[in-house]
Order: sequence, then C-alpha cells, then structure tokens
Amino acid sequence: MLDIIRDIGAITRTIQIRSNAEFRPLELDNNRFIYLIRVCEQPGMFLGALADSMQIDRTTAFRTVKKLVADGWLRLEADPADKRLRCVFPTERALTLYPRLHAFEQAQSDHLLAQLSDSELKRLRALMGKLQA
Amino acid sequence: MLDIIRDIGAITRTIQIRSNAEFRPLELDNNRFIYLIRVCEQPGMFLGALADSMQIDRTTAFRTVKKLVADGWLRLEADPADKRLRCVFPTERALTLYPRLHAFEQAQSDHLLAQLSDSELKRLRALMGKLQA
DNA sequence: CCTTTTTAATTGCAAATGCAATGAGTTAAT
DNA sequence: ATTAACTCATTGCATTTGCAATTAAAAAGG
Repeated sequence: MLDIIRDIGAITRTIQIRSNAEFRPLELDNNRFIYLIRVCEQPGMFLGALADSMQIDRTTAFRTVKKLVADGWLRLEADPADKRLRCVFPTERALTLYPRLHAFEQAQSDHLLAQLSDSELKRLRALMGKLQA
Repeated sequence: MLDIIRDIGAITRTIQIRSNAEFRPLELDNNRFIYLIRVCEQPGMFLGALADSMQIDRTTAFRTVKKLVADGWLRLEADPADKRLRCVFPTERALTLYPRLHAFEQAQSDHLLAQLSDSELKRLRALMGKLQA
C-alpha cells in the first residue's frame, strides 16, 4: 500500500540527480536551477517565501541565493514597506537562460508521462490535485 | 502542464522534512530511517545495490551505512561468492524499531491520500505504475 | 505608548554530501 | 592465460546542508 508514496520519492530523487548532472557545467547543480526557474516565474518574492515555496530550508536558501547573486543570476532588492524583507529578482542573464531551464524541465515531464494517454494524463492531474502533503 | 512533476517534488520534500524531524531524537534523521526500512524489508543487499534502490549516491550511502553500523542498527557481512561485496543486514535493534518506522511511513501515506476514495486510490496507483522515471 | 510575541535575515558550527580518484576483485575477450 | 574492461568499496576534498542561536523589524496586546 506504500507504493504510491515510495514511487513519488523515487521519481523525485531520480529527476533531481539527472537535473543536477545536466546543469553542473553551468554551476547550477545542487538544485540551484530550481531557484532560477522559480524566480523567473515569480519575481519579487522575499527570501523566506521563496524558500517556503520550494520546501527548502530557509538558511540553505539564503546561502544559495547569495551565491546566485554573486554569480550574476539573481538580484536582491529591499522591500520599501517592510525593512526586514529582501526581494529576489532575476538578472538579464537568468532570463536569457530560463527557456533552456524550462525546456529541460518540460522534457523530464514529457518523459515521465510518456506512457499516458491524454485522458489518463487528465485523470492523473486531477488526482494529484487532491493529494495533501 | 508541469504541475504533476512539481507536485511530486513538493510532496517528497515536505514528507522528507517531516520524517527527518520525527526521527531526529533517535539520530535517524538525514534520511537514515530510510536505510533501516529498506534493509529490514530486504536484508542482505550489497551496499551499491542498496544505494541504487534508494536513488542515493553510493558514497553517501557508504558513509551512512558505516554510521548506522557504528550505532548498532546495521551489520555488514562479506559475500562468500564475490569478495568485493559487503551485504547489509539489520540488527535486532533495527528489527525492533521497524514497526514504528513503518507505522510512521504508513501515517504519512494515509494523510497524503486521505481525500481519495477507494476507487480513486486504485486508479492513482495504476497511473503511477505507468510513469517512467 | 510600552511590552510581549512573532517573523525576517543572518551567522556559527558541526555534519553530511557528492564528484573524482584509487585499489582490489571479477568478467569478457582475445 | 593474459590483457582489457568493468564493478564494487573506499577515501580525499571541497562544498553544501541544516539546526540552533542572534539581531532587527513589525505586529499584537494591554
């Protein structure tokens, strides 16, 4: 009965390994590519919210963002309303790379779902939506 | 269209965080509890196979098993047929703890799937089986 | 207001992580 | 039977990770 939860974990880890290998040449391994994708899609989140949205530890996210800023992928901006917050934005460089990141993620998704028909896909999507982590 | 692959990743990370917090008092965080579950269920695998079955880096698995042996949870045994292999077995201590590990995993699974009816569960299981990582 | 409680960001530190490299045993091929 | 190719375990090393603690800002309560 535990097959589902185990399958889910196995898929995640396999894709993670593949993605990190893919983006290592760009120094975007260690899940750093995930940060770029999120920030390009939703620019302006503050650090903690960004971390939470990825289910990643806030201190880990803090240091990773710091490195991505140093490497010219991200940019931080103070929030005018709340002095505690530091909002994260993509640089031009990140926006230029984004299509490639997105394409890779799409390819992983396509591969994962390759055996499903359109109706099966629809059904899976609906069922996944009912899960509660 | 990427919802499925992202949902899967989010679920995995959330459960991982919860599980590590749960087993930290036993020093079975950092995914060490996963090793115990696998070895109890399938004793005698050699180190590399165990690592591969969990989609975990072999060197990481090597060091983790080493620590679990030092802490009295696992036991290593040489393979009589192939001198390279070191097979992993649970100790009494691990076997005693196993029911609790299993119960926690089951509870996570139950919670995840709580909103699904029996037929939906059946369908999800079938669809997950068609996925190819 | 002033105090208490919450929420961010940040840092310290010890431990875990994972790629690359090494060495030893096994299999395949000539 | 010897060489070549492979697989496993292990170690080196630099980096990453994450819990715990600190500081600063904002919100809540009285």
